[in-house]
Amino acid sequence: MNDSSTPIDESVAEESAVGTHFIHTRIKKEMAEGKYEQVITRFPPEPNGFLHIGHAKAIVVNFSMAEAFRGYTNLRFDDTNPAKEEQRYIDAIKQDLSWMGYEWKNECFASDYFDTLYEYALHLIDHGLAYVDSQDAEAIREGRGTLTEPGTESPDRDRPIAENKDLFERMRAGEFADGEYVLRAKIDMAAPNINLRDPILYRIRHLHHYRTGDRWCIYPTYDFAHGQSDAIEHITHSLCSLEFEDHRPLYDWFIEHLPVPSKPVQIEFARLNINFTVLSKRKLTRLVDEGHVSGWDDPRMPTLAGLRRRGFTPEAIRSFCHEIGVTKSESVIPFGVLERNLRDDLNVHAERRMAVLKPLKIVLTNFEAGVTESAHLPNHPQDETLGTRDVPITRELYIEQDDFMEEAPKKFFRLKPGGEVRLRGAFIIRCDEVIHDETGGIKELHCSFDPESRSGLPGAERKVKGTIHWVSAEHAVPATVHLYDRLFQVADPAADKDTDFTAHLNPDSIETVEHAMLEPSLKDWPAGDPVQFERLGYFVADPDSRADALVFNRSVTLRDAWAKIDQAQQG
RNA sequence: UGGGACGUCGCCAAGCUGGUUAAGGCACGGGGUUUUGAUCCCCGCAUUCGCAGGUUCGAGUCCUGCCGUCCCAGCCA
Repeated sequence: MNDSSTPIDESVAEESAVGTHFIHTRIKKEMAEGKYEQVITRFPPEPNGFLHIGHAKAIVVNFSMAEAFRGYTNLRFDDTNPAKEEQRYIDAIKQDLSWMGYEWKNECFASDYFDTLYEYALHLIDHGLAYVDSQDAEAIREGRGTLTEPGTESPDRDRPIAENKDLFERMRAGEFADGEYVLRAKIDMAAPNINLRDPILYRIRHLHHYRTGDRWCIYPTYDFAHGQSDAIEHITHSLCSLEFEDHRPLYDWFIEHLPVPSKPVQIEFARLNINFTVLSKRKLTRLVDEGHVSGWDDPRMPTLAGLRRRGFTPEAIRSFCHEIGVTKSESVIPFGVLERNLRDDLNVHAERRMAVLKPLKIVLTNFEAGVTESAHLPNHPQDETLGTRDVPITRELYIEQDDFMEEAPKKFFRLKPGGEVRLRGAFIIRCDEVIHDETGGIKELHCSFDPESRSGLPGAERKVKGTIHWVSAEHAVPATVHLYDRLFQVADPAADKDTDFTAHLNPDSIETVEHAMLEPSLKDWPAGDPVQFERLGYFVADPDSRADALVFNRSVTLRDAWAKIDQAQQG
């Protein structure tokens, strides 16, 4: 729709990346009622780790809603806890967000609002709605009560306003040690919602903040900072995950009692869960810190950096987020759904090449030695605009070990003694002789090719059951290939509270193939560009790959009907 | 046993203020095309909406009760 100069919400909204869901429906209604002129959202990560696929969902939801209703999205770092936050995470988060293809309007920091937040705290104190508590952490915890019992009021709860103010100012001035005092909202210690039992607003932390340096030794809690930060930025809709539902009454209380410039509305949706992996920053941090993976960008990690190195595309991640929808019911998405979205994207865009992971040498006995012919292959079977290439053929070739069986089952369509198979893009060969080594293993195969069956000739029409990939032994370039499997061997690694999730790590989550043989055109394949190794899957050159030491990562396998049959037959 | 929320096909998920045969995707099964056992294309796939009652001419949609699952007792976010 580009025939209109004014992007009317309705038409744009229908094309939103997330389609329609309850949040979209609700905002659309509000827009129709004229409640808002535009929708302003924000993506508010804490810079204490890398973004993962779960964040991707939040990113897509927030950005797509603003986009659908002619607004914009801010990127705001909720950096209220200097003990955990670092600049390097900010850099990584921004990089991931850009990679995903999103542009944020303003780059904000909760720490930018520390002065205002401090004023807000003073405002609460002045109105008798906050007090300085001298109880220690344990006493405060005990006083909070339990889920079924009301809490008890702090002895400091009725401290005079002037005294609260004095104490709070001295907290800020650095007169007290960590934990000596805390600022609390005065709400209701008997509230059934525990968040309303005089929540803590400020705590003393004599810590250097990566942005505000040593200017502060008191820091607002997330609960006190988040909603007000949204209000300061004039966020219209604070879209967040379900666990903050209980906090909404508290955020609303702050907004109601503070002179904030706007009143954001919070809407919660279910966060993403994927099986056979973990999606909590705490757990992902442990995987990194304890060395279970090579880093935040290990291709087995569900982080955006990991997925990127694995060969995922932003398009695949976005279509995945689109597919899973946005609701309030918690769901677990099979890992395979993520993989299929990648396949669907790569199938259309990735060029095809041939590569042999586990080489088996074959000798074409009727092919003249020392001669190099070439096969002309399309780079994509459905998209001819991607061009063609020539692949050298010689007397000695490598084929995949898995493509030959000495004693093959009836449904095995590939090469077997006396059997025929087509070499993709070349011709049909017959296996005449199996050469064994001293230990009885298969050393090489002697085959003969049918000259009449060369691709392009009428004889090529002859049907044979299978087509396999191959590479010229003389021209092949060696490479290291990483094959990845799921990081955990159980669907829900965190299910059992008594067993640490790391106990479920899959010991075979990475298989390194050292001597794969690639067709020559792969020699200078750019890192990050996807490629399909025909019949094997989609691969991507690792950032560490060098011309003299190629490294490819398998992003995802191809769908494999044979594997299913094979598995079923073997029981 | 306090509060908040959720429960529609194996996995997701539409289903607005109750109204003909409960969308769609994935998975799965069957068939076709195919020099990737890939892709692609057809066809099939919930008399039933956690359960039990009730209201109604009519309920997945309203009411009542029950069951199940998740979140909350950080000076984390």
